Amino acid sequence: MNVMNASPRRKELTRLAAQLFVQEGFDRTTVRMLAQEMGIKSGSLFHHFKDKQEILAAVIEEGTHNALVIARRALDNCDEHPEARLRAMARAHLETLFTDRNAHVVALFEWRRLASDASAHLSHLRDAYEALWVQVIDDALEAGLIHGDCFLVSRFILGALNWTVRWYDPGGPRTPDDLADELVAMITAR
Amino acid sequence: MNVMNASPRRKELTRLAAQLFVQEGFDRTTVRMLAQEMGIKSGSLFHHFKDKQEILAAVIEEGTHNALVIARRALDNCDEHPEARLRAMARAHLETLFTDRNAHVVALFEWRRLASDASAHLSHLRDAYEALWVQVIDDALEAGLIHGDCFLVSRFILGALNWTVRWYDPGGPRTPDDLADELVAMITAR
DNA sequence: TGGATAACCAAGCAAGCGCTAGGGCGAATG
DNA sequence: CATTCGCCCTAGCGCTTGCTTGGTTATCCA
Repeated sequence: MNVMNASPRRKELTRLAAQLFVQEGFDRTTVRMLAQEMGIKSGSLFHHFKDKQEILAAVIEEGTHNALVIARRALDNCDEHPEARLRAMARAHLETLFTDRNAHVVALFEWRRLASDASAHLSHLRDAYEALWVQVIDDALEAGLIHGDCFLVSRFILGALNWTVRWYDPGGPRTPDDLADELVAMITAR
Repeated sequence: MNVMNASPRRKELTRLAAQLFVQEGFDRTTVRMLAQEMGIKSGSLFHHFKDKQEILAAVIEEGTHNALVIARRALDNCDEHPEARLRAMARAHLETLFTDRNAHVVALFEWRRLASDASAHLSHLRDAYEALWVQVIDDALEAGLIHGDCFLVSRFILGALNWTVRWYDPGGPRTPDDLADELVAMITAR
């Protein structure tokens, strides 16, 4: 499954690529910019990655994988109250967006740039992550904590969370956890 | 204020450009693709627009302007109940995203690609649009319809709405109005 | 000690990019 | 009737792009 990030060197390069992709966007990031950031020449890049697409695929796999792992850990480490679990998921989501700020952002905002074969190969990771959300939201609905259609609710919540990337200032007074808590409070207020 | 889209021909070209920008993204859309879609040669494009940046600016101005006009009209045509006004804004927002599906989407998702001078020139339009939202949300907060911080609530709502572009299928069973109503119901449920 | 291997570089190619120069042509205008 | 004007074309320039080729090291293990 995870053939992609074998060597530690490649993993480090993937991390740097993620950073640049967030700053500039995938299309505007040239292989020469990537190489310079990595301290090598542009040709050397293709010793580690078959082409530019594969760099993107590696970053997105990393980002989605991280999000999945962190969300699972968050669910394991919280009690069974539907509201606590909802809050844990929201916090975990923002944690992957802002503390390890890069790979998951790329996964969310540059998914369209994936070639269709890579997209097909990675979609199961994304599906597994979204399945976590669906389950947590289903429980919250059943407990009467929130109201509406599960599919729509999950899309709305993820939309609100993902869009934070566009406006949130990590230097400001609010922490990512504050945001998560406020969102959960907003949709569970009675 | 609106020096940008003078001639009707240019307005039509702007409409076509918006369509391509949504499909492909600004960076991946070449001037040759734009020209072909418009039925002219690539060189002829620069009779209407100074450069590619100006096409983007024209599209974004169009999209933001439309959103502002439609939102104002929606507010004029609904009663004064805070919930009705909230629903009207959400419906108007999705209307500009999905019925005239292009220019506003570009304004939201390609704003970063604007050169700083164009961005500065257009930001007042965006600010005016967001001011409408802030006012409507403030009223809803005061009426006790929703709870939380006005700034955060508006960001969350707009995030949830904007993200629909990524998953909503216009061919499906739900109308954009359905989405808007469900979102409002979700955050006002007691 | 010798051969494989991983990591890199120098040089550059073919294709595509945004954009320009200079001219043609029919409709509107004086 | 002459001139302007809006709209378009042909041709191509200069540059950047992703990527390739062929070769050089340093490291590691048999």
